[in-house]
Amino acid sequence: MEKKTFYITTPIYYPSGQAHIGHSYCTVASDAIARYKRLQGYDVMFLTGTDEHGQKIEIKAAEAGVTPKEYVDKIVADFQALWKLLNISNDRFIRTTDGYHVKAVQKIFRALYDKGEIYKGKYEGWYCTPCESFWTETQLKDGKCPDCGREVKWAEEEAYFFRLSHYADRLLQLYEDQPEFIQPESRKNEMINFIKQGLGDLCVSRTSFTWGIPVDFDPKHVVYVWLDALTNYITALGYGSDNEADYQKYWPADVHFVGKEIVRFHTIIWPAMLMALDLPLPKQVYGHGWLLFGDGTKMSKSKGNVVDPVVLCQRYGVDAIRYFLLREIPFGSDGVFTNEALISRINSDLANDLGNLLSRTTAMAQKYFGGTLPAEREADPLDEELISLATALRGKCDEAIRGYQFSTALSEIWRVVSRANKYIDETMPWALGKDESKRARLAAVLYNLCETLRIVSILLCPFLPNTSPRIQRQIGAPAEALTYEAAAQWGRLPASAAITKGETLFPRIDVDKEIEELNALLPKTSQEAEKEAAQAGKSQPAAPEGVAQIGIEDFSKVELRVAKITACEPVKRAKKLLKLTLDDGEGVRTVASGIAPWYRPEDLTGRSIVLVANLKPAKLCGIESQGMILAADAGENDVKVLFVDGIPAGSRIH
RNA sequence: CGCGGGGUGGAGCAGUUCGGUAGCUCGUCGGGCUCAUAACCCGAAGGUCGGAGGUUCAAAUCCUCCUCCCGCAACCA
Repeated sequence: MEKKTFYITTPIYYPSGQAHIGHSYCTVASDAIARYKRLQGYDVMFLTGTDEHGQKIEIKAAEAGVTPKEYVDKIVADFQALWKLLNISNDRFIRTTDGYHVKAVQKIFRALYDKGEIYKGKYEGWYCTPCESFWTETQLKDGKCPDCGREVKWAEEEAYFFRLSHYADRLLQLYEDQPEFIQPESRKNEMINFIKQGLGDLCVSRTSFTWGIPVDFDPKHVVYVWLDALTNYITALGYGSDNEADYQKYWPADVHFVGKEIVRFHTIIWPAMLMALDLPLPKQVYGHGWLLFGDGTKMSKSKGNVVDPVVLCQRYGVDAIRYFLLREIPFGSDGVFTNEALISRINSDLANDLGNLLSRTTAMAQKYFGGTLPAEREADPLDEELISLATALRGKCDEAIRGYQFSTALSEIWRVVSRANKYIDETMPWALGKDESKRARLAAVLYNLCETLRIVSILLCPFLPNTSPRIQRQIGAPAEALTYEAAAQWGRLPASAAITKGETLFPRIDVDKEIEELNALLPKTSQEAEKEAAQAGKSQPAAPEGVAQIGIEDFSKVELRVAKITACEPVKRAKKLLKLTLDDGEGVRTVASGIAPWYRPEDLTGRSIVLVANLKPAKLCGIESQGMILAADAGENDVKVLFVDGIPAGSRIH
C-alpha cells in the first residue's frame, strides 16, 4: 500500500537582508511537523525557499555594485546555511530564480491570459520604491509612503491584471465549506471583512523594473510578485514542467505555514489563482504569530536582545533554540522573545528536568549495576502511574500535533519527565542500593526510568533532533526500540541494553553572568542609537532630518489664512477625524482634521486657527477636506492645535 | 455603534462552550532528600478573576453598561 502523503510549506522568504529569528521560527515549526509526520509514517514533502525577484532587490544589488543574481546568491547561501545549522529537514528548496520555476510561471501566466483571467490594463498611483507598493492619494501619510515614510512618486504603467474581483463569492463560499481552511479562526473574520469591502483586480505585471520573470509574449513586462511567488508551492513539485509526478503525488498541500501578515495573500489571492487555473486548493493555511520584543514591538532590529539565530545557536545549541521557539509561544499567537525567558527555559526545562533526569538515571545504572540492568526485576504498584502516563504520551502528542500545537505537545512530554523525577523520589533508589535484597526492585526502578526516557526521546525527536539520539545512546536503546510504534509500548528496551553516563545534555546557565555577556555582544550601533534616542528625548529635537531647505519663493506658494471654526463634529467610522466647518473670511469651507484624540468638538467651536488655504482638496472618510489646519506635535502622542483667537477670519499670514 | 481578540496572585498563561472547591509554569519563602547539572521532591504565602449593575441558592463563567490594551479595516490635508 502506498504511504499517505503530507505536504507542508513555509513561505518563501525575501532575501533582501539576513535571515533572522522570525524566519527561523516559522521554519523550525514546519520542520517539527515534517519530522513528526515522517515519524508517523507519512511520505512527507517539506518545502521552503526564497522569493528573489522585485525592484527592492534590484536596487539593493545596484547599491552593492553587483548584479541582482549575485546579490541574492550570497544571501540565499546564508539562508541555506542557517537551515542547515538549525537542522531543518526540508526535502526541497525552491528559488524563484530557478529555471524550472521561471518557465512554469511563464506558462501559468500565459494560460491565465488565454483564459481571459488576466487582461491588460493601466496602473497608476503614488509609488514607493522600497516597498514596491502603489498607494492611492488618500493612503499617503504626509505625502509619503504610509508604510516606511519615504518619498513616493507618481507613476503610471501599463500592466496586466488578474481578475481577482470575480472570485469574491467563491472565496466566501470556500471559507464556509471548509471551516478549517483559515487558521487560527480569528483570522477568518478579517478575511471575510476584507472581501466584503470589495476586491479589486490584482496587478500581476510591472514594466518599471526588469528583475523578474519576463512575460514571454510581452517581454517588456515582468511578472509581479504574487503570481511569481505563490505559485512556488506547485512549481516546486514540477507543475508546469515535463514531469508532474510529484505534483500529482503531493498536491494539494496539507498546510501552508505563513506569518499572520501574509495570511491575506494565501487565503484570498492564492486560492483565487488556483480556482482560475482549475486546480485543487490547499487544505489549510495556518497563520502563526510574530516574535515580539519585551516591549511588544515587532522584531526587526536589535533592541537590547541578542536575536541573531546563529549567535544563539553557538551559545546554547540548536536544540535549545528550537525548544524555546516551539515551547514558549502557542502557535498562532504572538510571543515575546527575551534572552531572560530563553535562558529560563533552558535552565528549568532542559537542564533541570530533562537533562538531570537522564543524568541521575544513567549515573545510578552505572553505579549500582555497572551499566547493564539485571533481568530479574520486581514490580511495585508505585510504578503504575508512571507507566500509564508514559504509554499514553504518544496519543497526547499526536492530538496536539494534529492541531499544530507544539507547546501543548511539549508540555505533555514534560509532564512525563516531571513524573519520572518524582518517581525517583518516591522509590528512593539510593536507599534500595544499600540493601542487597532489594536489587531486583532497584533494577525495576532504573529500567522504568530508562523506558520513560526511551519513549520521551522518540516523541521528542521531531523537536530536538540532536538531543534525542544522545539520550537514546546513553540508555543504550537499539533502533528497533525507537520506532513510532515502540513509543506507545512499554518494555521495548532490551535487558541487555548498555547504559552509559554521557556528556551533560544541557549545561546550566548562570543567568546574570550570561545576560551581561549577551549585552556586551550587542552591536554597538544599537546601544548608541538607544543613547541617542534617550538624549533626543531630553533635548529639543534638532532640525527634522530629510527636509530640504526651501527658498522664500517656495514658502510663498503656501497660502496661510486665519479661519474661524463655526461648527465641529466627529466623523462616523473615523477614530481620529473631526469635521470642521470654517469661515475663512471669504466663505465657508469644510476641513477634516485628525485631532479627535486630543480635542472635543465643543472645545473647538468658535475658536480661530491657521488654515492652509490652497491645499489640494482630498477625500477623507467620505468627506471632502478643503485645506488643513496647523497643529504641533507637542510630544509623544500629543498634538496641539495652533489657536489664533482674536485675529479676524481671513487675515493673511506670512 | 466597522470587524475581531484580550484584561485571572510578582511575571507569563489555562479555565469562560454546558454557572457550583480559581489551575499551570517561572519567581519568593519554608521543609525533605542526597542518585543527579547547588539539580530533584513536598508544602506555604500571594488573586475583590479590568470596573459597575443585573439574573441566580450560587457568576471568572450568563445578561447590560463602562473602561483599557492589541490585531484587521479606515481616515490622521
